[in-house]
Amino acid sequence: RLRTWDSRSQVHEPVDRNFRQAFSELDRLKDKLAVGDAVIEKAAYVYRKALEKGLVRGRSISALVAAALYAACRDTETPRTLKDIANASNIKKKDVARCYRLLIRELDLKMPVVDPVKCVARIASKAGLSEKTKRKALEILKKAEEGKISAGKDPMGLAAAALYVACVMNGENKTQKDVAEAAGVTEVTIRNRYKGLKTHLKL
Amino acid sequence: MASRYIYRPFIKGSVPQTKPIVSIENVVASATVNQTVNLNLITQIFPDVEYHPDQFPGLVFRLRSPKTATLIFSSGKMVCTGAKSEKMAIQAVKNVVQKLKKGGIPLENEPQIEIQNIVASASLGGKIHLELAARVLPRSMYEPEQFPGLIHRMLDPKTVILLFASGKLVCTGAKKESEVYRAVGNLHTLLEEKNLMIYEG
DNA sequence: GCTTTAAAAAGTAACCT
DNA sequence: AGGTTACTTTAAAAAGC
Repeated sequence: RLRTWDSRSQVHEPVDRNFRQAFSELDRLKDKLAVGDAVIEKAAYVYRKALEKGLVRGRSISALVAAALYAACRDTETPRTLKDIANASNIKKKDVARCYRLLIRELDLKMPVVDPVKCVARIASKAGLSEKTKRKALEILKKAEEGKISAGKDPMGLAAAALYVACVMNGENKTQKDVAEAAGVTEVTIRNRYKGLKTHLKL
Repeated sequence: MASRYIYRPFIKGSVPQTKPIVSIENVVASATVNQTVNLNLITQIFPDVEYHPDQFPGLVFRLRSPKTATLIFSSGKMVCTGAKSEKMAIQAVKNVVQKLKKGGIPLENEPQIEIQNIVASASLGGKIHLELAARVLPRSMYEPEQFPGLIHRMLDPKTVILLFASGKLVCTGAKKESEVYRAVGNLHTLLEEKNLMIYEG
């Protein structure tokens, strides 16, 4: 009887405390990242699964909460980058990424690949680009994706390059630096993706 | 002409068109001389070794041929990395033990050696549709924002393969060279069967 | 979990001319 | 712009924090 009581107080109760702490952290991140309730609910679901599988033992609760939130964003196609989650949670991007891959592996989660098309709107609004340029970038991305030049490339870099090319075509005065800064990639990456687009689309 | 008509059209897409080219890039072996070793004494006799016990308990003993780096621990256990084949890894450990003996380190036993991991690179005959592969290959992950290759965990032989859009790959986790060839062959066949390879030119 | 070793793949990044 | 170097990912062992 004492044994049964022990197993409840020392195992189940701390699990509840762990989840309460995780959920309050999720609430904090919810405001910082401005994500909806549905995303938070999914993140909480993923975190609970991780807890049940014992993936939290020996690991940082904060890092796993951040990773669960990133997984929820990916699953719902909510455009939040690893950098966004890392900055909001004060956890190294490398650690969030490592925990995210652990969740995918251990919980057998299947995530859709990040779509460059979804990156366009975010970059465009941050850089203050026109609707026409955004449309043109989407056309460019469409052709690029079908031409298989996107495999293995960072979706943000692809979207940034497409937007830069669209700016040039529409005569919108934005430098590579402006677009690179808004996308969180370097000018060198935009240049490299641009080379591929130029060759493939014979621009 | 009849035989050609029968074979070629049906072989396409169902049987590997080319044979993968495999290169063993790194072999990791562990060993033990079954006795303790005085690492400070080795440092005195071999000035080129690296030993920073506050940073890492192992002493780094580099060989120019076979080009390897062997970590030596005071327990007499070692880890040899950098060899290009199982044989070379074994030879490297024996060379290290021989050098220690000639340098005056009292070693009584021959080293017991075990291959722990083999890293290989390979090239399949064509490009890969990674995004599709990520969806149809079990135990695979493709995160282009984090790494350009698709990470696939094969069950038999138990290995991990990093597959790139170019059709080149890295296979790691095997303990025998034969497992590397089997893993690459398995993956090549799987990619062919699921039409995930793109042969051009 | 971290520390150290080696090596490949392809992409991105940082720093210098 | 370009070139270099360096870091991301994978596996595995060693002894100890």
